[in-house]
Amino acid sequence: MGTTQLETVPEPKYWHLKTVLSEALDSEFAVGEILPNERDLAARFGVARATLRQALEQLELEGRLQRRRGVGTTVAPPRMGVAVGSAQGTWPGAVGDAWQPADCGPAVPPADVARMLETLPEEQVHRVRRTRVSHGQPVAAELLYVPTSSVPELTGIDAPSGAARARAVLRELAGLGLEGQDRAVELGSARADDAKALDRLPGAPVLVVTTRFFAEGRTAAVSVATYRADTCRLTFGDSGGVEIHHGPERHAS
Amino acid sequence: MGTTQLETVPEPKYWHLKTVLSEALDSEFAVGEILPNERDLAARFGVARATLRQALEQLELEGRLQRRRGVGTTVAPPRMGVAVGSAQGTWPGAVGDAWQPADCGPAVPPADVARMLETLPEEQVHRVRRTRVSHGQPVAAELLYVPTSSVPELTGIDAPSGAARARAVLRELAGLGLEGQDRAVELGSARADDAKALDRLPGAPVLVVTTRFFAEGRTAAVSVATYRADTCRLTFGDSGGVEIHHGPERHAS
DNA sequence: CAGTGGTCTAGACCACGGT
DNA sequence: CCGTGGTCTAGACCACTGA
Repeated sequence: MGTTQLETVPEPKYWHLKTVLSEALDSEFAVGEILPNERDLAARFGVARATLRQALEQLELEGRLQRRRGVGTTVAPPRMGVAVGSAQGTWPGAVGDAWQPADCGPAVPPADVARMLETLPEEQVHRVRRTRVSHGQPVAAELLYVPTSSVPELTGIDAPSGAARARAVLRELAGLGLEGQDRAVELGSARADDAKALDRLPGAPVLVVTTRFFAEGRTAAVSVATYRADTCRLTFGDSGGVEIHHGPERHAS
Repeated sequence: MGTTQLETVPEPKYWHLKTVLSEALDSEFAVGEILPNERDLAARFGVARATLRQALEQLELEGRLQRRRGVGTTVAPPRMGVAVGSAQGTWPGAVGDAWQPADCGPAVPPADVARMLETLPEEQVHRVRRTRVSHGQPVAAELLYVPTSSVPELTGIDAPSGAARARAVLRELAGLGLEGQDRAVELGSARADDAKALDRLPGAPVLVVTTRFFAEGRTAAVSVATYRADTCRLTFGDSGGVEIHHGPERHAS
């Protein structure tokens, strides 16, 4: 008998399904359109719902879909480019930096941040909370850790709380001469509080951008910013700030 | 002290499980140590294997675990920092840039790359494949697209194949005056070929770094590099190249 | 070969958003 | 209230690794 056409196709069902759906999204759906619900889709493709969900998860990870509990699954717009490294460094809070200070209070930084700041393990620092909105959507939440030694003028004053205090810390910081900065990007998952700020479920994939600010020969502040990985493409303009339009194509399938 | 008591605690099991495991990893396990298998772990925690796996997946995404089919689950070392933006830009292939040219041949670039290169939709360009190894492990696979117009000297010559040809293209490129570059980072999932090069399964999370190289007033080349998201922390040294040691702590839970 | 993680199924119930 | 996606279960089989 003829051997069957398919010589060894141990391609997982969910993988094949993802490809099929991806092509359908390109050709048959418009941005914002809602897909059939998961139960219907699974039945239509003859697979269990869990398998269908595995494919949808991948597509959501790649920024092609957006799923919201109680609502449905919609076709996501192309990722928005968010500038994160404006040429030479500037202090956070510089004019027009797209961040909105939300809060500020004392806190003990995580151990890795404390190491960068060279503070003692249990030492408190100022922690400024900020959020970033782009195209009407929250895209990032930031925790900025500022040792009290970096903003000495603030130590004794009566402390306005909330956003006012946050602005005061940023203003103090801007007085220092910024000597350089250092950035790292890695994959993480949203903590419960970040998730809420980003309008996502806890555990959602995020791009964590850690920035060290150097002044007076030491690390004057550390920023840990978590960006929604599904909707954001981080841009680092090492040259003139050329704006690029990306199409719906994907870099990795 | 406050009222922050449980107003409702429908915390998912897998989320709680992840927290418990995460703490256990910090205190009771050494890097490289193998965990009990999934069936045992699930039984020990009194959950279904699928639920246990959901927790493990998160931990793997955060770079705390490494799972290999047929082998087992091991405790991963802290993510390694890989430099991806060495101060001022240099052409790919500059001395000591940690990349190893593997192959080169003609190819039609994806539509978004073609747009950046301003080539015609079906126009062929040189495609150089390179891989990057760090600490004895493959960490990234790159596709570098170079329009024929950027390396005119190469058009007529007899073409050595493979790595030799790749090196020839890079050498030609280095002759141009680099005017700047532009970088973007986003989350993706590994294509089948990238997955093989990175020793991962297809669909594994990757950080996709797209770099545009400008010369002679236009985009002379585009690089699309996919880094293993589980093992890598991308560093962008905007200031002097200070080396940072990160501990096992995580930025996002 | 035995043991591991990877895939898949067919159900069930829950939390949430809108009506 | 209903319909949605999110969580969870208890199985089954497959693909791969290493002894």
